[in-house]
Amino acid sequence: MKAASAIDTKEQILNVAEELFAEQGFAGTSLRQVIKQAGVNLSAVHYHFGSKEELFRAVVAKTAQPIVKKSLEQLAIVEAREETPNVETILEAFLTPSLQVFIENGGGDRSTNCARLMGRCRTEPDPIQKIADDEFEELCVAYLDALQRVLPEQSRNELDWKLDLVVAGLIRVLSEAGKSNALIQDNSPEAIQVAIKRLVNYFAPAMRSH
Amino acid sequence: MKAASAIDTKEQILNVAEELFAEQGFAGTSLRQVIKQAGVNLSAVHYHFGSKEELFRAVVAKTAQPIVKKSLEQLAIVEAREETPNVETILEAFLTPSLQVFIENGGGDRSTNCARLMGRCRTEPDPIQKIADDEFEELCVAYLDALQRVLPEQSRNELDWKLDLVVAGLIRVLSEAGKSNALIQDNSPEAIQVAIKRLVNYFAPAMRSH
DNA sequence: TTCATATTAAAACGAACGTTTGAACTTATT
DNA sequence: AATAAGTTCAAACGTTCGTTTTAATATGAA
Repeated sequence: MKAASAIDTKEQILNVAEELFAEQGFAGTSLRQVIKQAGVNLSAVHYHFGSKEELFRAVVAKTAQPIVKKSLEQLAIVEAREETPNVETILEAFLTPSLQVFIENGGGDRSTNCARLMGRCRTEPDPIQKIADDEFEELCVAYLDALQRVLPEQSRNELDWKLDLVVAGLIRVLSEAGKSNALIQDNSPEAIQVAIKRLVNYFAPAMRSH
Repeated sequence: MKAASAIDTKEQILNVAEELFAEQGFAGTSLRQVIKQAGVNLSAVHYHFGSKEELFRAVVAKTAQPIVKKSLEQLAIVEAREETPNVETILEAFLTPSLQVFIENGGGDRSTNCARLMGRCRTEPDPIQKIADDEFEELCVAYLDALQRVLPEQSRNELDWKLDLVVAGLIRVLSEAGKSNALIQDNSPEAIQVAIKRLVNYFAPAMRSH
């Protein structure tokens, strides 16, 4: 009973909403902006998603889940390969999927929006903030566990805020990509590899610090 | 011809606006929220500031300027004391004023709001973002110059995004202050001193990385 | 075809938005 | 006391907001 155009409508809304929420935030984006740019009817939003907040939740889930999935897979691969990987290896596993997605999205606005959206979630008031926190909680716990094994002399509390600053840096680097003096200037695979290396070298000694 | 209550009204608006803009962002905060919490008339906002955007500009200036001023003074002191200070010394000078202000504001919501407001400015769309960028540009240039002298083997571009990540980390640490697992748990001078030391130790090797 | 279901469409809802207006009130100076 | 400037106030402006309603259209199963 599902028309093909219904899928298109729903996906169109999701794509446009991702872009506008990232650029203007939750409160700064109106549903009328979304439906105008998506070329659909206003009622379609409530029909497919129920409310503005649930649309936002769907956008965050759509954006976060691929990254969370890949990051957990990367960690599993690393931990299967080596008994006790070092900090650099774990950080590389943590950062790579996000930058991979950056390339897959073409490196333009579509790519930076993904990061800007996450950055926004971390500053927006509840209940918006909690939406993203929930999506990433499993990921953070898994990597904190891994880091705990590599850096047993550090408390969980310490590792927690330190990894939080890695996330802040990652989001910032991706959000600023393309701007002058940014770490990422273009989306070539080579440039991304260099960026990963630089970020690993930046944050690995930071994670080890006391 | 200036009544005492006029000053109170203007300051009241500024204080409440700082709090609400920090918590809810520019678009998410209405002038009616502000005047209600400030206990003043709606027209007072336009009488004293002209528009919502100019009120935001005034709030950012009021928040940023003391920190910028102190940070530049700290850098001058450090550079007068030593011919070539090390990275740790420069970072300490960079971080200390922000954390000092944190104590001065009492360490509660009033303190975290200051940082949250800056964090918001960095994700908000133009022209909001540019308002804060302009306030901090002189500060960033001065510290980049200082870092350039200490780390001459690194390009300006490199130092630029690395210091940008320090700022992102500083804002994040202050924004999260008080939460469980945050670096800053209370606003005692001792706790702040420890936090500065931890942050310096975290970011100094990161700044030196390749 | 017929019927029920899924989807789209247009119009309207009340509420809240930033801003403007013009009168009332306060204050300092004559 | 009179005057003028500074400041506050209540009310209204037109617009936009998220959401709801009701009807029309398209689609798949019988």
